Amino acid sequence: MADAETPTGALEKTFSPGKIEERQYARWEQSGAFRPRGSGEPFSVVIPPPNVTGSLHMGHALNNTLQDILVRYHRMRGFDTLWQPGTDHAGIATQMVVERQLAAQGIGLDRGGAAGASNARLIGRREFVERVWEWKAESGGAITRQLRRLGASLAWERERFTMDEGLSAAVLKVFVELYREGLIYRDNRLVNWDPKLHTTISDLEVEQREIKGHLWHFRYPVEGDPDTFITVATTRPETMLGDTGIAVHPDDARYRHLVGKHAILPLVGRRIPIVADEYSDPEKGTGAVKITPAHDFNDFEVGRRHGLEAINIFTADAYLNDNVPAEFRGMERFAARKAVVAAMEAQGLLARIEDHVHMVPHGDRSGVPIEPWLTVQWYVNAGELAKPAIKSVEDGRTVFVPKSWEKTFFHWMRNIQPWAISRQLWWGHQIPAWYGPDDQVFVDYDEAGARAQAAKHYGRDVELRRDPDVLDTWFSSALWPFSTLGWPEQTPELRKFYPTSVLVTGFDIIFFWVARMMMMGHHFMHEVPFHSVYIHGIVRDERGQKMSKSKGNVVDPLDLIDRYGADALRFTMAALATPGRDIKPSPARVEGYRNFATKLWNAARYAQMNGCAIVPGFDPAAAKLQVNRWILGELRRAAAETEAAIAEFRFNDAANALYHFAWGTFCDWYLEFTKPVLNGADASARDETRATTACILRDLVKLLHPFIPFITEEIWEKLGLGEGLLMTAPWPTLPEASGDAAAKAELDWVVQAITEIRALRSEMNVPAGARLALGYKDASAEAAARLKKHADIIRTLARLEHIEEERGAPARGAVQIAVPEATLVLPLAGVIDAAAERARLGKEIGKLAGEIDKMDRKLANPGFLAKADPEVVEDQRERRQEAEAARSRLVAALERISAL
RNA sequence: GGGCGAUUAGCUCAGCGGUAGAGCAUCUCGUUUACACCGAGGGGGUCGGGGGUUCGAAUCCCUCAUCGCCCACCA
Repeated sequence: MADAETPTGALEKTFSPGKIEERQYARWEQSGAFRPRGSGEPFSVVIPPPNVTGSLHMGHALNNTLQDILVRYHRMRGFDTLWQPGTDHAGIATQMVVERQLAAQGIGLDRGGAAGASNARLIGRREFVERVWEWKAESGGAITRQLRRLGASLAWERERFTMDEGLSAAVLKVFVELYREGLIYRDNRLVNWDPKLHTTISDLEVEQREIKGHLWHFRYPVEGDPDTFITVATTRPETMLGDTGIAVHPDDARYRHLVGKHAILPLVGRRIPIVADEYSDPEKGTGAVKITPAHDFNDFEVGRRHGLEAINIFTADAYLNDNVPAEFRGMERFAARKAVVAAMEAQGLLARIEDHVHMVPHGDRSGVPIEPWLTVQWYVNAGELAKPAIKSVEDGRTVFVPKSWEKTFFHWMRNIQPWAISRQLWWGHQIPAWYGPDDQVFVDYDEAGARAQAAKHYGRDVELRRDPDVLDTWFSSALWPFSTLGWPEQTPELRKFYPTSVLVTGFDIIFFWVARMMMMGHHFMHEVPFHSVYIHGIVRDERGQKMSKSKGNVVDPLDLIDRYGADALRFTMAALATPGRDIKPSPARVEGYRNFATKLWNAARYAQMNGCAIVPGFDPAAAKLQVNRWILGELRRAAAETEAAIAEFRFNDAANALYHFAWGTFCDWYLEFTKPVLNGADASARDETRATTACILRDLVKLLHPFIPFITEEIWEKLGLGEGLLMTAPWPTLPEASGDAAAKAELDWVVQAITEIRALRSEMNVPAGARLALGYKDASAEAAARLKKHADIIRTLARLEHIEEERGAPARGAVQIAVPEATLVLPLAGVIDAAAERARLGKEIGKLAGEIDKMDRKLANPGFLAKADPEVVEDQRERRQEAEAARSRLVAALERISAL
């Protein structure tokens, strides 16, 4: 077991993520490395604040992994990096949770509604809010602990909460200022009312659900003519009790004669006018539509145009109120529906009932149908605030990635409606508005200010009532990029880190959050809140379903971390984060990347066991051995690909480039190539290889660190690959070295030769342990030189006894393989028979002939020669030549065999 | 009703104008002192259908089909 106290030490035989993660995270946090370093270009990211009482789900795991990759990458590149942490008070969500807990204890909220009246004990606002703070204290640390387990390198000392003192001050200032500018105002209009939660919700919190309902046709008698009826169709019979008109289309000949007359509203007896309005669609229903201005958004507009009365018939619980006939009062809305239909039928006024599928608005939190309800609420003039936000995206000052989201953003922003911000809840920022006896409103920073205003207004001191409502949670989140940096104080952090560099989030909150941050950022900071917005996909389950508790298909990221380690989960997230696509992580995938971590671990162990260590002053670019120069070139290519990919948020490409380099190139080839060297007699070659291996490993863990920080930090530490922490080590700079191309050409050829020999051994079922000689014919001088130079490597990896130049005819039973510039000959007498070999060669030749034929046709095409890129044509010619050379060597080989 | 995206190997997905790829699964072989959470090799796809543009199309355009998501006031 390794000694945790010593900076370097032997890596343990098996890689166990759990222990490493805890220890390394503590080292990072204690070192202060999460803080901005204080110098360099700023790079800043604000976390999308999770609900303070929430717990980590897969969406968080994805979102925060990607942010951490960007943050760690930039930190290593020398940026003054801040990742701002914090949590959100999540008004409705949190209030619901605590209400439910209280209900379980028989405690209800004294909010004046009918619901919950059965509770034994009712508590008031102050006590409830205290309970919520208690709940926050109890559960509030969970999410931040879980983010630590993921490895998130957030500047924890700067953690903020949307309800903390500073952020509350920011909210207050924004509200008061917008009010004074006329951009926040009160209005009496229809709102989306949630009868279960007893609060207004914004348009965005409403979701349309498809409901199989009915279309009821009611006959309304026309006044003054007992035999004439006008038939209306409705999906909501109960609202007829609030009807104050009937609308028909002005061009609808069926009803033209009735326009201007009145109908008598059945069950109620009210005289209601029949009006002509474009809203009415002759194709729908009966072409005559009943108008209920107080309970339907369209009807409200129609009513306004024709001066129709808006009669509210519902209580806050959506029970019928006293504005309806006595027999219906106090009925719940769905009971009322049945009662109304029954009463209409009894009077012979129910014409018919059709099945009807339609969309019904539901509260996204409560899940109950919302009720359009006429009340006075606070609004933000979003249309005005949206203008500079739209412009900044048009100008490219804020860029969406992928760019296609800009279209969605524009569409919504250009059609934006006033934002209803007041909520009839207790948990949240209480609106700083006070009312006088005559309901005159006074908005100010505190009650004293409001009283002063009132005194001036009334000419005397008056008692004021404070507005009981709180603000929409998204109101405070909208300020997040500057409020967390200290605004309204002009802090050094605010000056340095605003605008932030990039916002990383899912598309589901573009409207809720991103758009509103842009509005507020422009208005109060006069600058975009972030330069780019990276929109990632949503995490779905393996069948492509959105994860949700109700579906029971939730995968717990903490469970995956327990099983496979945080690094494996992170790498999975990165590897699957293809821009613009949703993510469906499977445990098999996570397991695969756990295996990758293990592979890296073992490679490091191997290096350690072989005495590979950093040699001060050693420059791998000056290495003499071609393998060492080659691996450096491969590393350089992988690094360049990684950097390019991260710059464009192609996390998947970055992860894959590193995966393939680390496993497919470094482990599978380089470490195997160098085994003969490390076991060989040439001391200087050995030393050079050890030093090179250490350098490659050092740079590799640097490149991988943003993705898999824990294991790389552990390897860095245990192998003593550098000073201090890896997380603050400088990103590798790998300049191009001369001779790179030559090394690549040479080693690529060796790889190909070995691969061919291995394939042949496997196909021919050459028994294990059979020692073979390799001869080569027709080899060009270059190929012959390579075979000689890399004889050790080729012998070892292809499991050969020796290599020599074949001069005479191949021995009976020899097998011949064409590689570029040479024909390799393996004596397999007694192992395979000549007939089988002839067949194999014939097949190979046939395959090549097919390819050559295809290329010939292409090269004979005048259009291709004239119009294709000359490089492409040249490339095609070269490939044809190679194939031709290989074919003729195989034909020769076949002849040699046949001659035996 | 608008808008967006998807359809590529058994599965999950890359590739998005110039030789069809990866991981997993599958099959064969392998006790070579880093690693069986491994190594070597193999099989498997007319890139949803149909048109078009192009010397050349999985890749661009049109169209159809199927699936998914977002927005929308359809009585």
